[in-house]
Parts: sequence; C-alpha cells; structure tokens
Amino acid sequence: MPRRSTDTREEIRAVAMELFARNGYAQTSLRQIAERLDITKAALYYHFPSKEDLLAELAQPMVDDLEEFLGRARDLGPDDAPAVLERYLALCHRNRSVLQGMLRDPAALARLDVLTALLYRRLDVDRALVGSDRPADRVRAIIAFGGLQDCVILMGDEPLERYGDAALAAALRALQPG
Amino acid sequence: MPRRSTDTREEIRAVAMELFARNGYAQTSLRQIAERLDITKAALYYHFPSKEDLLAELAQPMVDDLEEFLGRARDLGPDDAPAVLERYLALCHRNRSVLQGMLRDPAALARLDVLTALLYRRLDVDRALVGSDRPADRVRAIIAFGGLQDCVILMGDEPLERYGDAALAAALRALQPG
DNA sequence: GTCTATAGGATGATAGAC
DNA sequence: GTCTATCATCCTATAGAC
Repeated sequence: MPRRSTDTREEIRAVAMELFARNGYAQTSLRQIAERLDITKAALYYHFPSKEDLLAELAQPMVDDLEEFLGRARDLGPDDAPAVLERYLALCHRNRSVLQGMLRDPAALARLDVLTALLYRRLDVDRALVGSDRPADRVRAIIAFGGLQDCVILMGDEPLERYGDAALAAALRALQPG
Repeated sequence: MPRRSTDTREEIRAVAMELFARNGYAQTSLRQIAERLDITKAALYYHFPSKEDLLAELAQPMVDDLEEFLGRARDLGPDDAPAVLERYLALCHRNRSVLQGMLRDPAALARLDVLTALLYRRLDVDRALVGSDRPADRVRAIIAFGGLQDCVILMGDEPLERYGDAALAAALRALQPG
C-alpha cells in the first residue's frame, strides 16, 4: 500500500539529517533510516541513487552558504573582523545540523570534495584576519573561529540570541593581537 | 615463522593509534591494522581480546590525565584561570593522538564510559572559571577551552613552544568577562 | 605467537514483481 | 513507490593446527 505521507523524500532527508548528525555518516546504516520511516531499504533507493548522494544533498545548503561567505571575505583586513565573525557565527548556526554531523564524522564529509575545498579556503580568511601565517598568529584565528563553531555545536538548539553577543565579544577578544 | 620484532603488541598499539586518529575507530578495520603489520587478524586477537579493548587501552593515558586534572581543578575561582588553561593545553598536547581520534569519531569514544563521564565533568570546570551556568557566561569558557583544543588538533605535531604562549594569551582574553 | 579456515552477521546496492 | 529476494563484500570474532 502507498504510504500515509505524500512527501517520503522529505521525510527521508529529515530522518537522515538527524541520524547523521547524532551518530555520524558511516555509523548510520540505511537500514536504520528505513526502519524509522517504516519502509524498506529498497524504497530509499527509489528516492536517492546512493547513500553518498543523500549526504551530498543534505550538505548542499552549507556548501552554498560557505561559498558565499568566502566570496565576500576575500581582500579584507583586521578592521573587518567584527563583521566577519558575526557572519561566520550566523552561518554556523543556520547549518548547525550539518556541523554536528561533521564533528561526528569528518572523514565522511571529507569525501565530499566540494566541502573539503571550501574548508581549506577558510584558512585564507584566517590569514586575512590576523595578517600572518606564523603559528603564533594563526592560533588567534583558530580560537576565534573554532571557538564560535564549538559554541554552536555545544549549545545545540539554544536560540542564538541567548549567547550570540557574548560569544562574538569573546571571539573578538581572542582575535586581538596580544 | 616468528616475526622480526619482539614487541608486536607495542607495534599494534602504535599502528592502531595512528589509524584510529586518522580515520576514526569505526572506520578502521582490524584487517587494515593487520595488513600494515604484515600479520593476520587472528594474530591481533592473541594480543587483544577485542577491538574495543584495544581502543580502551589506547585511551587510558588520557583518562588518567583528565582524572588528575579534574581532581586538582575542583574548588577554584576565576583567579586560577591562567594556570588551569595552561595545564589544560599541556594535557591536550600530550594526548593529541587520542584527541584527534576523538574528533574523527566521537561516537566510538563515547562508548568508553570512563571517558564520557570525565568529559562531562569538564563542564564543572567551565562553571568554576566563569562563575555561572548562563549561556552568555558559558560561551567564554567554551571558546577558551575549546579553542585551545582546536589549536592542538589543527597544529598537528608542531612543537608546543611555537604557538603555546600565543594560544594561552588568546584563550585568556576570551575568558575575561566582557 | 602466528597461522588457516570459517562462522555469523551487517552493509550498500540491484533485479524484478506488483 | 514500494515490495521481496538476493548479491557481493565487508566486518568482528572463534576454533584448532603448527
């Protein structure tokens, strides 16, 4: 019999996102996803050609988001730090599910060539903000950007208003030369 | 024939540590480990009763280290921040292989109950340092501690002297109330 | 201490009926 | 769109020979 819902495809996306984010890509089997939706694995393959395609589709919004962020962020200096940090925090919060999945299983997302390439390009932004490649300078950017990322991940679905300003202020302090 | 090395057990530990750190626990099979050492999977089972036991043994030094860190860190206030951050950075650096493995596959290490319990207790240290549980205060500790952790992970085997002081200074600035 | 051989199960993916 | 049935491949782990 046909299923009660008209939008199975959307349900698959939602369940997969939740399980990938919670348990990691490799640790999540298609059987688990199918069971949660009360359909068979074979049904999944009607909607998505492969497990990796499913992942790629879930990660696409963040890819686009990063793409735009990096496009804007070229050719900027230390003066732009507050605005850049704020945009990065917002980006992380919008894409927090993908981010949690990445934390749970970076190896999986690393195989998505697009995303890997983008994350490498974030290092260019680091350099632009601290104006150097030396480890002693890079750490300031790592703590600022990485710290914001960690906040989003650890705060879960807490509203951004509840901690965003404090996090930005702390990240900005970390970024300032000592 | 007996193998060229007398200390296969130690070699297994080393190879496993490297592969777990690089590819994650679940993504690393015993076959991969065995092939690298040119022995069979069965030989691994002579030295370690199970894959999980192997993991537990590798994580033990960090468990002990964290145990001691948390023991010392109870009942301290914001004044102790510089010393606590420094000890935390050193701890992360000593155990950077385990830390990288944890990043690659937190789900695996989460099954080691000991380690999970300890990581939860780090939240107590957070509270002690910022003196509050409110999200707007917690983020300062998250950025400071998390940022230091991120530095160690991203710097790989770079000597600590090359970036440690700068990282500590930045983390300390992030921790100060706003 | 290390081997061969294999049990027993899960996984991603496909073919073809309805 | 969803199913049953099945495939090839991988996994952890064990038994027993040498």
